[in-house]
Amino acid sequence: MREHPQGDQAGQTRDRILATAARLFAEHGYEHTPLSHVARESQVSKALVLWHFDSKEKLFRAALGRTLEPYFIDVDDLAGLAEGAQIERLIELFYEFVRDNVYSVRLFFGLILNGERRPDDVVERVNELYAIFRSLLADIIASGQLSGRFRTDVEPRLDASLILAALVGILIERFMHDEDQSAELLTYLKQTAVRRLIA
Amino acid sequence: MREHPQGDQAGQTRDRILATAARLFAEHGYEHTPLSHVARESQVSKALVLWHFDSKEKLFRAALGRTLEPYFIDVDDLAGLAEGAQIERLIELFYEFVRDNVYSVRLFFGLILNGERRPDDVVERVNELYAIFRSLLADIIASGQLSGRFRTDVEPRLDASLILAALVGILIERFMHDEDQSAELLTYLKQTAVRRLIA
DNA sequence: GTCTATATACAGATAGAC
DNA sequence: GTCTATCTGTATATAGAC
Repeated sequence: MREHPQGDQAGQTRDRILATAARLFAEHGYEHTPLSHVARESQVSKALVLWHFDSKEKLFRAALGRTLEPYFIDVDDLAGLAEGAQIERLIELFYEFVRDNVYSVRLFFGLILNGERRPDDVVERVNELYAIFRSLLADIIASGQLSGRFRTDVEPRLDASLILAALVGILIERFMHDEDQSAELLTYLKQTAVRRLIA
Repeated sequence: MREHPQGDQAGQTRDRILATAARLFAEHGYEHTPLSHVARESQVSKALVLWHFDSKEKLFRAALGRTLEPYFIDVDDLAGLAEGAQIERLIELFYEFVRDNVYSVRLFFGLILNGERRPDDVVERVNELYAIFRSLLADIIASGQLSGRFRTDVEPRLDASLILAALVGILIERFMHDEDQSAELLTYLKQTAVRRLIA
């Protein structure tokens, strides 16, 4: 169901606008992305952008949706690994994912921190992914406890939260100092997180 | 040394403007704080605001400076405690500090994440405080190793970084979900961080 | 669907009186 | 120092021709 009926060429132009907008919003943020730039880089007029999306706000929401598409975690990657290795791999996956999506991750953080303009559905989706990741970690820890490889005096849920918090903290630091000095710390996190679990 | 010479009443009005600006910038961010609001809430005209600070950008920098003033760590609080307790106390201090300065901390994060408008001096000052905190932690850990209370197979510098990262991650999560579910995690961090150091 | 031209609003900044 | 009035730029959004 679309707001505007479409002709035979499907929404080619509409899509081009959307892709451009997603890129520009991610690169420069909402406030610093005037419709004129979106229009110019999409090689259309401002009026057409608004004809397709009614308002800048709606364009923004539509673009956010597109930006969220690649957000998922590839669990297949973990098959056949021992619990310790699974945890290390998950940490790596999270890290790589953020590294490959710096722009949009930055955008989301900014969105949430700014307070204003919190598209509830988007925030919810991000929280959901966060929760999935944490559950995955917690499940692996619990499973390691059952198999006797991990010590049983740790709380899987809290440990998972702590690992995730450390991971987020490392990434934040990476945002602050542009140069990448975080690889060392990431390795240390992997070591520490797993070692403290070993029975 | 001031840009504008001052009369006998010192900079009363100037100060009121500055305080208002600091509050509004922290609450709503740079983009969503027009000079007209600063002027209205300071009960002066826009022109006067600009007469005192020349431009919005300069007003912003001045306000940031004021916001940074309460940023320090009270080391006296640690005297007489054992290393483990010192670490726990430092974690609490950091946490309480952020809790008591949510607005400005949020502002700084936003500032850094946004990419645009990175007042170098301010960012540098925040980094400095960050570094001080990390050094404090690292020194305590090293001292605990020397006194034989902590195990020697951990790297003080990296361990300090990891604790700090976890702390930051917890705070970020607190920003995302407004309700405070982070107390439990904080306690767990204190326990975990110290326990893994014990010889 | 796509354009040009225009309306409207509001921002930051200036001029000049007091 | 402080004001009112104004300039100037730029943003979103609309009108109407093609």
